[in-house]
Amino acid sequence: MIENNLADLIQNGLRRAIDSGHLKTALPRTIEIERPREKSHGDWASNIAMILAKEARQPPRALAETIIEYLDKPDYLAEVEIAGPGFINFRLSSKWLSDSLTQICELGDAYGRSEVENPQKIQIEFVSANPVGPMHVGHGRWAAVGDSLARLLAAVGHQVESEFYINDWGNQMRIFGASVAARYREIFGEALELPEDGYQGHYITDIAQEIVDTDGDKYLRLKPEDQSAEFSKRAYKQVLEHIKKTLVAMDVSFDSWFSESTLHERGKLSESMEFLDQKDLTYRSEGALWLKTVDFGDDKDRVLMRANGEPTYFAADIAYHREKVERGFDKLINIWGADHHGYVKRVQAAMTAMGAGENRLEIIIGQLVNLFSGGKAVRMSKRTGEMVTLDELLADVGRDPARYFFLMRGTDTALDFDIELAKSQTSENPVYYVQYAHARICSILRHAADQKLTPIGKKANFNLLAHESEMALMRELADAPSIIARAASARAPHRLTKYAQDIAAAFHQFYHQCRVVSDDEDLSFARLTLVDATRQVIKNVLWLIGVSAPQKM
RNA sequence: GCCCUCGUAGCUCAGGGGAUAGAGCACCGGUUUCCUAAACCGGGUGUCGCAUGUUCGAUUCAUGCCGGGGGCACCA
Repeated sequence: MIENNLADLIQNGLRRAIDSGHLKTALPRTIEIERPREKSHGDWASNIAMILAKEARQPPRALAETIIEYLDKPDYLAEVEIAGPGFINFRLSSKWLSDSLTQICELGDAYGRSEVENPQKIQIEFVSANPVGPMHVGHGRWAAVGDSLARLLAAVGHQVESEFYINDWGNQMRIFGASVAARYREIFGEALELPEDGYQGHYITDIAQEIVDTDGDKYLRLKPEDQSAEFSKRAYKQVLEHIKKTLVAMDVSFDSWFSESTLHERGKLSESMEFLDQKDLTYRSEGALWLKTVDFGDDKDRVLMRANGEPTYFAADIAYHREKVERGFDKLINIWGADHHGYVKRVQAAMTAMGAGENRLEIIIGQLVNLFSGGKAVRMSKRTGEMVTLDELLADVGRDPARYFFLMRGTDTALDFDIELAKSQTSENPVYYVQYAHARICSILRHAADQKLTPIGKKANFNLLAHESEMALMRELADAPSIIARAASARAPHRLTKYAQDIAAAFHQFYHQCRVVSDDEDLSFARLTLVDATRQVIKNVLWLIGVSAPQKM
């Protein structure tokens, strides 16, 4: 990545300046290379002279001059200048731009990927929707964000595993089963008696009906408790299948599905509680077993085992996270909805209590999704009168717009999802804007093929690409590795949507100013290569977003 | 009350210790004998919520306040 090259360049220059005695300062550990906001300030800039000024006892501008004197002049640099209060501005040469074009052609689908300095084994857990009902729209956001983040982290060289945690144990499963049982009996004419906190949704009746359809009334003979037990198992499987189907529709896949029940079955809960007990981190009070989470930064201590002998969800989560650590991940990333943020401190406290290390667990709290249609909030589905499900949204707007829209905002901002906009096939809709650029390029390439021209890099003379819009497009394309790397380290896949739009804009501008296929064969080849490279980069970025790159629209 | 998060253009938002703070939409006007007009070009807006602090430099970091959203179970 170019930033690293520039940082090394300065580092080497500084070393020589220090060795020669012209500079009296310690060698800084890191050199910041930033992108100036103002284009006239060059492609990249360093503030190192201002940083070192105090220690070196020199005014920043003079110091910058000294540094520049000792700098190498690699061929990728066109110009180095001092500006403003002491910035060192770099302008890249056209050779650098054409080199990156060559690179795009050579690397193809791999262009934009990179290798982080310290590759980690990362597990990312997201969605983990409770298997007691259909996924709602918020789950869709975490599916889109989580899947994209997983792709992003892998693209910069981490070893990534995605996981869906299935809460298939405990009270909610009992209530779920009892709810289905109540609906089942209702179908056979009994009065409806939903359990306390029972599930209300219409899908419960659907599940009950399905049981009636396949097995008839044979469960009526069972006691209600046995019906509930039977149905919770059965209905849970059904719901989980449904969840999996919805995720497939979103093109989101998980490397592993982890069942909470297996923790209980394998004695993992008592194991972790014993572990914490041995470290003297638990105590009994009011009949319950508590974990001293306050000692690790929580607001109050938390219950592990209720007075009635039942473990809490928190206890299961501790066992689960302990299990994850045992599986050898360097980093655990959890994506949770904002409604779970109050839970963060205690889980982090538990991680510390278990000695898992300060930064082992990273919890991304995502704000909620609000549906809008034509400026009006949409809360309930017109069809069912209940919460709009993710399935309904996907059926309505389609996968590509859904994934793109879910990704458009940073996770810590609430997302207003405009259904009408997502459906509209106009320039207002960013997903179409980007896809249209890709389709348009494919069309140009088809046209060129008809003219017996094909974009083969070898024959292209990139020096011919000197138009301002060509340069701008090349600069945009050359940015991919650093944009992707920064998006990954900031856990900010939404930046990809902005980048995709930037490339598309640069391309559309170029298209209107430069004719690709013309009588000038050399120029045509050069431009076809540029256009093909643009196609490749858009495709790669859209892949990271999880959106298709259509050949025709 | 406590905790988290947001507050940037008319609207939706991006950005982020630096040099003149960006994009899309909306609004007005223009572009097609030519590779996709789902496109492009031109036109203008900001006390970056307020205050204090840290810094050579703060819209960005810290603290407080104000305002929006969310959360504060022996629920999951």
